[in-house]
Amino acid sequence: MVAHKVSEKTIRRLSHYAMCLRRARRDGLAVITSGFLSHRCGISSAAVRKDLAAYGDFGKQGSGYDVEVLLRNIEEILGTCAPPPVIVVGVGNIGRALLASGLDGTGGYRYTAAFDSDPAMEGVGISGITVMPAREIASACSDLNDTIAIVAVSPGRGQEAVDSLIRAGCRSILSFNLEPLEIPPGVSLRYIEVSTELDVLTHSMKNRVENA
Amino acid sequence: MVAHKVSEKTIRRLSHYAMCLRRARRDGLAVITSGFLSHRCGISSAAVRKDLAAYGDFGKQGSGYDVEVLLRNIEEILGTCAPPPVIVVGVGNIGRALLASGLDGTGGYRYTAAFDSDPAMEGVGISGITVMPAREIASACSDLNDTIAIVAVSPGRGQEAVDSLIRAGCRSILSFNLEPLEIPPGVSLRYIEVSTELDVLTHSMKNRVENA
DNA sequence: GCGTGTGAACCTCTTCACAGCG
DNA sequence: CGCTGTGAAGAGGTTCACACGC
Repeated sequence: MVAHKVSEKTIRRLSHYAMCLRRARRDGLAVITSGFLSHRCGISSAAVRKDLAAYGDFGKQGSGYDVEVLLRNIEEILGTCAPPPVIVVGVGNIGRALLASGLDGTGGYRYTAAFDSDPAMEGVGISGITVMPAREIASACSDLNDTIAIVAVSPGRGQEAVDSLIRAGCRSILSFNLEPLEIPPGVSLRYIEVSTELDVLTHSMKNRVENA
Repeated sequence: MVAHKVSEKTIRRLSHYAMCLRRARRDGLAVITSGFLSHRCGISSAAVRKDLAAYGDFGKQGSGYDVEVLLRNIEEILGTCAPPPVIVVGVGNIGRALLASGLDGTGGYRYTAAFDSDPAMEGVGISGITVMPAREIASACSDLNDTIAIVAVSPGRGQEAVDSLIRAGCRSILSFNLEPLEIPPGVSLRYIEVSTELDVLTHSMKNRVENA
């Protein structure tokens, strides 16, 4: 296994392959082909082979990929063989729903703590997690450096939440807040933007006559 | 305004520009530059100008773009000047949270109905929306063809939810379910995949030494 | 024969650099 | 002088086509 330069697009696809492989394993398949994976993930089979070959020769010509071996290798590449803990910052509607839904079927992630700046939320339990005051983030988490924080605070409060997370040593953030957030180099930040997805859908809806 | 072929990436960015412009308008700005937009959206100013120039000459050289005019034009391009109604299918943790959070600050979208196949949910009210039985989707929505459906049903139930939506005439779907879904041509489908975002964050966390 | 691995062609998107206009 | 609009150059990603191994 070599540590190549690889694009985020590829990483994203590897994540999808991993999902398909887990499902294939559940279904009792021992071997899988690039064609099967490509169909399930909605991309070309050549792309699948390129993605996988970039990290080593995992496949057997004529038959395909061993499900177990390939999954283990992909998890090794992604680092999800030892998934980092996930904390939730902001226990409003979305934060509560995330905690309550859990992270089953996602390759082993687990929520380990939840925080909110509202004193009224303090001590509330959701799916076995007890909400703690936001100011205790640094002291309550053993290794924020290796923790993913999901931010879902009130509108307009995103930046201060992110700032305090970063001060506490957190380097990986997934924001459900709409606001664009500023982060220093070395920190990874991703957004879940329902409203942008709606805009994309609206656009293709209004332009459907020409497209399809 | 010309209807060019334009990539989804551009549409996605236009959505971000629209957000920035609404905020700029709220802040009382009348004019905005590509440099300002680019900084806020985290991309190069040349890209901003390319995106905008693809649809017409909205800018004034030497000063920038009129906030009001540009926003109106972008909303015209996206079709969000008349945002389609949004329905929620599946009123579990996520569905409830979406309904309860509302769609304020997203450019005018509104939830108009919610459905669930669980009889126990029938009649429950969330933020002014009363949950209806899933089988009534077709009869309860006046124009599903111009409606966006957010699917957030139980794991494994995504495909049947999508199938019945499509049978009922729906053409735009945003899925919070993890499963890969099959759709016929002419239907737009997008995913919100928290687990893939976590994988991407995990990967960059584990490979941080080499990257930054 | 079947499916992988891979160089080459192809295509798309981004960045650069600058002309042109207010 | 500042900022837009834009051709040209560059980078990155995808598809194609085929050789190789099972």
